[in-house]
Amino acid sequence: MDRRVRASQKRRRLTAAAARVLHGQGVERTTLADIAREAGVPAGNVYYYFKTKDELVRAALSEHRAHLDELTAALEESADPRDRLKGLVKAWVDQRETAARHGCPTGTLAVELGKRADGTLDAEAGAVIRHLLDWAAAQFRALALPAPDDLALTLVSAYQGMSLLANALRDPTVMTREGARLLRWLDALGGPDGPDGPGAR
Amino acid sequence: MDRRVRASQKRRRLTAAAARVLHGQGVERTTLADIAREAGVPAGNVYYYFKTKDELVRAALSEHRAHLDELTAALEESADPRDRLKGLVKAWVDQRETAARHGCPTGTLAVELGKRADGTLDAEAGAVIRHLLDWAAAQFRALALPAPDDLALTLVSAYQGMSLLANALRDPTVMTREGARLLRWLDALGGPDGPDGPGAR
Amino acid sequence: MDRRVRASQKRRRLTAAAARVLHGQGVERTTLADIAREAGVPAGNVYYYFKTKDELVRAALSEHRAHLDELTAALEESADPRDRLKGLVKAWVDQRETAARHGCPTGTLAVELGKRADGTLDAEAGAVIRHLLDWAAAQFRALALPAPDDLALTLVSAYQGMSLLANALRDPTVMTREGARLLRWLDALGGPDGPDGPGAR
Amino acid sequence: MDRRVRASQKRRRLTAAAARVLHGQGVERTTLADIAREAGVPAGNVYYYFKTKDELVRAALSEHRAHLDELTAALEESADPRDRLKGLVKAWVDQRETAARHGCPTGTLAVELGKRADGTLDAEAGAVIRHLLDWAAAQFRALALPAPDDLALTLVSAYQGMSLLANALRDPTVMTREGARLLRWLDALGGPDGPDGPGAR
DNA sequence: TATGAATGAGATTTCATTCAT
DNA sequence: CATGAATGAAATCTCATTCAT
Repeated sequence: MDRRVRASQKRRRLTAAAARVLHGQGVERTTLADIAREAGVPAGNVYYYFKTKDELVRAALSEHRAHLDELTAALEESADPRDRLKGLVKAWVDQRETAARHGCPTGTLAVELGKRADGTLDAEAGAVIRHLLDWAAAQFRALALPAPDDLALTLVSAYQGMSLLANALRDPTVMTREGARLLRWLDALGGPDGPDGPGAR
Repeated sequence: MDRRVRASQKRRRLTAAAARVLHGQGVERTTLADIAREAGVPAGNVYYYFKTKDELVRAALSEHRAHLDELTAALEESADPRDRLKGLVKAWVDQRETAARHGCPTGTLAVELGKRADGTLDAEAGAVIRHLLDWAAAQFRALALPAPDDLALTLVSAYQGMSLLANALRDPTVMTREGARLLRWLDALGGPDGPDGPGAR
Repeated sequence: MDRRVRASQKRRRLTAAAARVLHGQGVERTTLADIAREAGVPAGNVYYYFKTKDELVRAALSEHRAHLDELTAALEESADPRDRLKGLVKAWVDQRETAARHGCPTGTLAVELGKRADGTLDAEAGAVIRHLLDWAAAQFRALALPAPDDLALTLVSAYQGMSLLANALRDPTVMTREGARLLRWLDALGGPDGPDGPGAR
Repeated sequence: MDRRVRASQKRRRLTAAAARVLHGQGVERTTLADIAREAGVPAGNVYYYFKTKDELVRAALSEHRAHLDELTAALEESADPRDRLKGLVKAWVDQRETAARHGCPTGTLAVELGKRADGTLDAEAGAVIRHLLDWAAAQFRALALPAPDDLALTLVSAYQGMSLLANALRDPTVMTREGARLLRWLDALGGPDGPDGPGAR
């Protein structure tokens, strides 16, 4: 295995480690040494792959976005957009233990980055969330529902809200309860009662 | 005005400054000097009132809880619990600019504190959120709706979700759009279609 | 009770508290607040009785010297100087638990003060020890023993040594064992074997 | 000379500097900057080698113990245990100027560390002293004297006592006088009067 | 590339001492 | 006299980043 390959493996290990540790400990409480240790890379070496700590944060964000892309790609195996959306909700509920411990990786990262004075990285966290919004809107649009963007907003908003509460209350059942409601909502959408959002009526 | 009075004023000034600055910059990026400056107090003096930085965070949390109590007290001037809840949603929407800039004070604090290994303060952030849940549940119960706790969870979860998204996307209209939906939902709740709760159909 | 009396009581309380706390925690690890608390005096008030922390240390030293004077006065009720010296040793052994916990009050104070660059207070600690040396020498002289100053040095040195070891090893039996030896030595002194010091032959 | 070698040299320089400065100024009055300056190392760099100040204290203690081991190793060139013990006493007397200025390095360290509430490091100071006790006891045992542990206690105790007094009185002749007595005592031990040990009779 | 070592800026915290009433 | 409040200097410790090999 030549240098080039080993190097890109190390980069990948560092990226994955950054995603894990930053999710668990938050950006500000994570040191480069933490990430290096988790990746099994000597601390001084990190700078050959990432010039600054912020670049590691960026890499973690792209890792989360990649996970998201994998998930949506898998969901697209279903032909029915409604099934895709329900699959998304089920995937969220499956992650309930992680959510209760650390919240949504992207959402909590967005919160931390939003506190920065210089608005550099927070835009990138927002972009990952917008990516999810866009995907959800596309599904709602495929269902020929009105205001698909608003429906997407409602869905993703509910996800971020339930993740935050599960985390703040350290209670994974928050995910289960809200998840069940979202599934009912998705099933009812476009039915006789009109498309007014979750729990409409 | 004697020493005693001035002193407790200073304590209050510090608490208010802590709440403001911690909301704006986050816990980890805020130094004691930041809070002292905002309060107009010499840095060394802060420790006369708060023995550690964590105590300032605690004070900020209690400040947020006090704000919440003020708000709910004002809402209780309405006799109708439904109006109270709608008033709550309107208050959230009124704060849309702040939410877009910094998110929900308590929610973002909970996210940051949740990243700590030592789980002391995050419980207190969770308690403030639970306080809001309890108040909302009481209103739903007064409306004789079934599963008032779940309804409260849905409502507060929606608030945290829309605040997080408004903040991550730097877009206050998220608050407006989701707020409008929540108002329609509250109006419809317990309506002609039976008391099935949110997401019914 | 008039002000004057109350004031001097407070001064005495502070002095006693200083002696106690400085012995237990050492000079450098003791704050004025510690002493004020122990004395039941408000912190800001201490400065009316002692202008600096060093003056409190000085007061503690004089307290220890006063204790020493009380002890020697009591010992002088014995007519026989040898009994007086043996009484002194017995008093030391009686304090074995304190010695194991905190060492000799004056000795440990002298060690700490000896570390100061400016040789101000260490001389005063030395003076208390010299006072004990002088008293012991007087007893040896009264016994018509040769080189009473050396005998005193041996005795006091043994005391400081056994206190330090009892403290360092956290073992009060050091006091018991060495104390027993010193008693045998005092008994033997001036006997047929000559006055060559403790354990001579 | 490569990095690795220079680094361990620096560590050694820091350890030696810590031993020197802590002996001279005491633990509490010594700052990390003092030690860094003495070692010719930038202050921020100290933490690369020692994570806390306490670790520097620990290193200083091990340095003192190493000195002690060197000394006893040299003494063991004498075949006669009595000569070894007399050599020890002579070494102490040779250090009289240092003792008068700063006391025994290990003894004064033990005193300071004994004042701490948290009893972690003081045990290590005690261990160094116990190490000396053990060595001395082994010599007395080799001389077939009864109660060698008590004899060792007497000897080491005398050393700590005379060091403390020399320091407190700023008088190196204390070491000379007590040292001479100890030499006579060692010579007489186990002599014509029977093996009753120190204080016999 | 790789890596242990180095660095310095900055954060939290402590406390003797002084002030104002 | 009394006292809560105030202050600033200094100490420990952390860490992102850079250096030298």
